[in-house]
Amino acid sequence: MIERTTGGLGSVLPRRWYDRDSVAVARDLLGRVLVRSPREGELLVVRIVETEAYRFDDPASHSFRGPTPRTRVMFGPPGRVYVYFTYGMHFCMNVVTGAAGTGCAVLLRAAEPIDGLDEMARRRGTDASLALCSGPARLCQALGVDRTLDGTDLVRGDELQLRAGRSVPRDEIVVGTRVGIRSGVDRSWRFRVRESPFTSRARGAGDPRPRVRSRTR
DNA sequence: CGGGAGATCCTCT
DNA sequence: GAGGATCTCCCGC
Repeated sequence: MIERTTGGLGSVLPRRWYDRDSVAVARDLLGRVLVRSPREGELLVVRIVETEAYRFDDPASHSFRGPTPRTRVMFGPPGRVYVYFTYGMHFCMNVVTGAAGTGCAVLLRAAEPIDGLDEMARRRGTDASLALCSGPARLCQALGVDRTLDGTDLVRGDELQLRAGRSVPRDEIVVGTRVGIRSGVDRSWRFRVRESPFTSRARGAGDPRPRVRSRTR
């Protein structure tokens, strides 16, 4: 159970904050703070620096063809986490947005590690801070997020919290197309903090990031 | 530093 | 049975 009084990170964002279009929430998620306690006495804190919006009327979205067992949470109420498993080994996490039943969510693609870096490094198998959370699957691995957290409520915040942090002004946000999809490539629903070196390496998108070599210890 | 392949298994058709 | 909202290693230049 995470304390309700984690200081300096702002308050826990309320349910209504999530009850908006996923594109608006994706933009607003930048600069917000994710707090995770994978076990007693362990606190992991990151600042979100890259997101992508997905919608029901969007061929790239898992919700495009209607609800399935996997996407059940995506069609539930806003403010919960939709976690999916992919490529046989990776987890990725989304924040569910909009009214229940609409199937909209925001993929968390990258974050800046703030606290608990040693634990994140251990989970990731690398010491390089730039490589800890700079990708959707990396972020989940660093925070110890897997499918057992699918459906977790960010507002109640027992295992995972989203706190206000400090929102990022529009002129510090770079908008672009989404990564790793075959359809819906025309929609510019990817958002990242311009000055942050902690964003993901967007393959083939002309978006060079600092190269980080993972080093296991 | 960039490109490509392999890993690995769940999900839906 | 095919392919995936990815990552890492290894190769070549």
